[in-house]
Amino acid sequence: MSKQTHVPTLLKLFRQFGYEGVTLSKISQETGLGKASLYHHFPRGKAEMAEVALTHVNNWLETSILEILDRPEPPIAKFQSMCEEVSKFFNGGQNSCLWAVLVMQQSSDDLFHTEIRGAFLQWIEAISKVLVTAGLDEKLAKERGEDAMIGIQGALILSHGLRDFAPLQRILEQLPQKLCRDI
Amino acid sequence: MSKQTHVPTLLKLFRQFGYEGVTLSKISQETGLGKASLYHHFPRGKAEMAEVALTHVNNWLETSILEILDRPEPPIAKFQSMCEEVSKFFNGGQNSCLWAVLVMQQSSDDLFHTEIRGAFLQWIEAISKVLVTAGLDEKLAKERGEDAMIGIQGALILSHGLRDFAPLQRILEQLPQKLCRDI
DNA sequence: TTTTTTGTACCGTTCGTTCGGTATACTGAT
DNA sequence: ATCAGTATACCGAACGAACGGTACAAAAAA
Repeated sequence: MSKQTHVPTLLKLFRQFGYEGVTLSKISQETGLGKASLYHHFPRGKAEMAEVALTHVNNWLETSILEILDRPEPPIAKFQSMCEEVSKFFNGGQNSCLWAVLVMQQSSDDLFHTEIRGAFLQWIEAISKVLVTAGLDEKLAKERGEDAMIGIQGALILSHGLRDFAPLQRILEQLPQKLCRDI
Repeated sequence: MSKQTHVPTLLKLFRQFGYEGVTLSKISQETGLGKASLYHHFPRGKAEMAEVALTHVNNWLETSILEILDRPEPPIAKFQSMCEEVSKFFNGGQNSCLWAVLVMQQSSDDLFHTEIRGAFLQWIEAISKVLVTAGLDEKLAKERGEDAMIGIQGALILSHGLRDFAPLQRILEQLPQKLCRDI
């Protein structure tokens, strides 16, 4: 079994239970690997396992989202594809966001925060760039990039809180139009 | 020392570290009470301490937010007061939201989820009611109530992620106008 | 054979929790 | 005023269980 094989399992666990909530027993059980095997693949232990999960998400951002936003298509089409990809990634709202989960807890790890901050900034910048290219004012474009992040993150939390995924779906449906208004 | 004395400390701890991240040692240290004393005030242990913190937040919602939204003032004034109260409660973005923290982790406790769901619904309903009274369509009003929740929650996460509280402040400044548009 | 992967047993630490008990203050009966 | 009785607040010490992590040799794969 390759190391990469178990990354989705790690991601699932960490975003479901948070860093402190995940135990090696759960990981062992969920992956089917003994502790020794886990430490063979991830010598630095639990922290490394979380880092790998986080890196996996950041890779998804770069290879899926940023790639979409860089396509030679009209802005509205890019944003629609982006929202579809987001909906797929979060399983329609059933999955929570690893960034949000890790960012919420002040568990001393600055490594997480640096990576997460970078990811947010990258995503915002990519959206902003699309809008600026389409003729929008720079400051307004950045605000709309932030609004997109806020909408997605907020809708994920509200959907979880209400146990009803309609809010996320509505936000994702409305987002492309909202981003492109006045251009 | 009364039981109520330590509720703010509990709230601070649980929203900073999450349920699993809080240890009785931390609570003992932060409250100045020995572990055994904690069990005098909260016989059901850690779970009860978290419940008390959650109840405290829900009381804040009812006595501060819902009270504001029930005042005999124009909608825009109510929403402005509400946003000021929210900003104060979250210390300009430095505090995170206990609802979000607890809702993120699927830690089996349905008691939390029921209370949190109720709180979200109450808040949304209160905003919606203000807008309907002002003449807005019922469905649209409910959507705007949801949008308010989404904006606040999302901005809290983004602000934490970026380590920059400007997004929350901007959202709170724009929210009253956004809620009242077209009425 | 050599290298990679795993099972088993174990380490020290910390977890949430409980036990037994002390100190103080307020009660009501004497 | 005195004194047993009760209630409240608190704490040191310890519990079993689970934590994250390690040592090492057997097993599997190359």
